[in-house]
Amino acid sequence: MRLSQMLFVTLREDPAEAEIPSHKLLLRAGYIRRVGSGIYAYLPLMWRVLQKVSQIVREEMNATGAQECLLPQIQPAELWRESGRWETYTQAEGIMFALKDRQKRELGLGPTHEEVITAIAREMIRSYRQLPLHLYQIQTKFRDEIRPRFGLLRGREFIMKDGYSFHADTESLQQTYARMHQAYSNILRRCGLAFRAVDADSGAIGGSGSQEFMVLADAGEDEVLYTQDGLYAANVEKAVSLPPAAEPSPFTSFEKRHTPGSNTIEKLCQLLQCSPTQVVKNVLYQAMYDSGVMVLVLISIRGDQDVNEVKLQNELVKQAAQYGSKTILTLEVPDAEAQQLWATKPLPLGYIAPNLGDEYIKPSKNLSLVFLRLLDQTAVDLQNFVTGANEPGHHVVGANWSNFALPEQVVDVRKAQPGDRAVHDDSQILQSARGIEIGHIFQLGTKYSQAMNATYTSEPGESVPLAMGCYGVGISRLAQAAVEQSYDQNGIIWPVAIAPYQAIVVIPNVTDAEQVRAAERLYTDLNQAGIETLLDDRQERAGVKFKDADLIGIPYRIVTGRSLQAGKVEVVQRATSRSEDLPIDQVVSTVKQWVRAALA
RNA sequence: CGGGAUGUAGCGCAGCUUGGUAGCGCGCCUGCUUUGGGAGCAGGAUGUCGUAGGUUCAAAUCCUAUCAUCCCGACCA
Repeated sequence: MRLSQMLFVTLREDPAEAEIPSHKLLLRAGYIRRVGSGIYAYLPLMWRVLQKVSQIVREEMNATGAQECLLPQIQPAELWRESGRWETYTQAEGIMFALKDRQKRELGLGPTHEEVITAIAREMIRSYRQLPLHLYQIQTKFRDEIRPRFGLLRGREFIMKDGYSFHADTESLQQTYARMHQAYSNILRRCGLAFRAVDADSGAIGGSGSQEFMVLADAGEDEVLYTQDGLYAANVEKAVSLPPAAEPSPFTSFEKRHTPGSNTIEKLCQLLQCSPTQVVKNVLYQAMYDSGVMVLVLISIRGDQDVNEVKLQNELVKQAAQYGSKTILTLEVPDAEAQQLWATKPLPLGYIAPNLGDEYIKPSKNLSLVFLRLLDQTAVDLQNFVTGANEPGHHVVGANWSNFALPEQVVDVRKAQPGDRAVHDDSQILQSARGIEIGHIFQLGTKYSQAMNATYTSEPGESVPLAMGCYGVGISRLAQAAVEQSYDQNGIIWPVAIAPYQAIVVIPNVTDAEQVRAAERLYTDLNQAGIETLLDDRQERAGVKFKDADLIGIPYRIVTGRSLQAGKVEVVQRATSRSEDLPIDQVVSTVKQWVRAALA
C-alpha cells in the first residue's frame, strides 16, 4: 500500500479525549476515531491489526477442534427470559441494548450468546454421540457499559471471540476447559503479550470454575494478586489468602469505654492503643433483590480487613431463595439519604455492634425486618476484642462472642490484600499487579442447559442436561492492550505478529529519481516475498516520514537514502532503534528472516 | 446513577473574572526556497463560540434550561 493513496492522517498533538497512552497513540496514529461514547470506527490500519489478531485466534481455536460460526446479534427477549437473564441484563446490570420492533416484540442486541447457542444446542444436539462439541464466532458485541472508557479497552461496541462447548459430563468439560486454557495462552504468546492467567469470579455469566487472562499493564482496570513461586494468581475479586495473625488483645475484661470522635478504626485504635486486628468492625450494606425485597446486611469483620463486595454479592445471591428471589439487583452502602428511608432512628454510625437491634428497621413492605447478620471468618476466633457499643461515642473492649448472639452465618467476604500470606504456602506473600482482562474462560456447567431445557440422550438412554463451557477473548481490547504494553515516546511498537504491516519503505526525497527507483523496487520485491510492506511515497520531508513511521509502529523501516550511492539502504528496527546499512539485494532475505524469527 | 470537569476553526488551546467588531499554535491551500528526525519566508481560506431561552443598547463573556464529551466509583472481553 502506498501512503500517498491511503487515508493516512496522523495528529501531532495528543487528543484531549484520551487519557492513557494506548488510546492517545491509536488516535494520534490514525488507527481509530471516536464516533460516540464508547463507539469507535476501526480505520484501515486498525482493521488490519484486528484481522491479524482474529486470524491468530481462529488458528488456535480451530486447532482445538472448535468450529467457527456466526450467530445473530439481534436476539429475541424470550430466549433471555428463559435463562432468567432478561431482567438482570436490561435492569440490574442494564448492560443490554433493548429495543422493540414494529410488532412491539422485544429484542436485545447481543452482549453475549449463551442463550442463542443453548437454544440451538437444544434443537440440534440429541445424542451423546454428538458430544463434545465446540462452536465459536468472532463478532461485534454490544454492551451499554455503565462507563465506557479508554478507547477500545471498554467500548459499548467491541469485537469479541466467544465460544461455547457442550459436553456429556463434567470430565469432558474440564478437558476442553484445559485445552482452552492452553489455546488462550498460545494466542497471547503469539500476539507478543506479557500475560498471566488468574482465578476469577464468574460474575453474571455464572457457573463454577473460571479464569481470566490478564495482560499486564499499569492502566489495567483489574488488580491481580500473585505469588512469586508462580503457583497462585487471582483477580483480587476472587483471591483468597491468609490474613496476618491477630495481635494478642491488651484487654482482659468486658467493659464499655467512652471513645469520643472514634468513628474510624484508625482513630479508635489510636485512642485505645490497640491493634486493628483486635477490633470487630461492623459494616452495613443494603441489597435489593429482584423480587423487590430490600435486605439490610450487617457484616462483622476484623478491623484491619475490608469487605470484598464481589464475594459479598455472591454470598447474597446464594441467600436469594429465602427472599423469593433469584438474584440481587443492587448492592450498596446506604448513604444518609438511603438510611432515612428505612431507619427508625439515627444509626450509631462508627459505633455499631454486631447485635445492632432490628428495631432500627422501620417496618414496611418490601423490606426485610431483620438484619441479615454475616460474620466474616476473620472475626470468628477473636477474643477480648473491641467493637461498637451501639451508642455514639462508646465502644466495648474485652468483648467475646459470648457477649453477643453470634451471627448465625460464618462466611468469607474478606478482601485479600497484597502482603497477605498465600493459602497454599504461608511463606509466600501475595504481590499485586494491574492487568487488562483479555480473555475469560468459564465452566458453566448446566446453568443454561437446565434453565432452557437443553438435554441430550445419554448412552443408557436417559435425558441429561448438557454440560457447558464458554470462552471469550476481547479482540479489539487485545489489540489496544498490545499498544498499552508496547510503546515509547515516539509511538506504537507493534509486535510483529499483529502489526498492520511488517515493513515500511521510506523515500526521504521523492524528487530524487534514484531514491524513488530503489524504493519502488524494494516495495515490489518485499511484497512479492510475502512481507506486508508500506511505501511512504508522500511529498513530505524525511523528518515527517520518520516520525510517522515511528508513530504507527511498523516493525521494520527501510530507507532509500544516503547510502544509496554505495548500493545500500538503511534498515531500522522499530523496537530497538537498531539501524544498519544493508546491500539492496540482501534486504528482502534479511527482513524475511527477521519476520520469520519474530513469528516463531 | 452519584461526584468532578470541559464544550470557541480539522486538532490542541487562549479569550469569559471586569459584556463592546473572534484570537494563538499546529494542520490545510498557493508560490518560492529547503530536502535524513514533525523546514523557512510570503500570501490565503476556514467559526451557527455545543443547543435553546433570558438579561442588556450590546452576550463567547452574565442568568436559566438542555445536550454532548471526559475523569473518579458500581459493570465487563
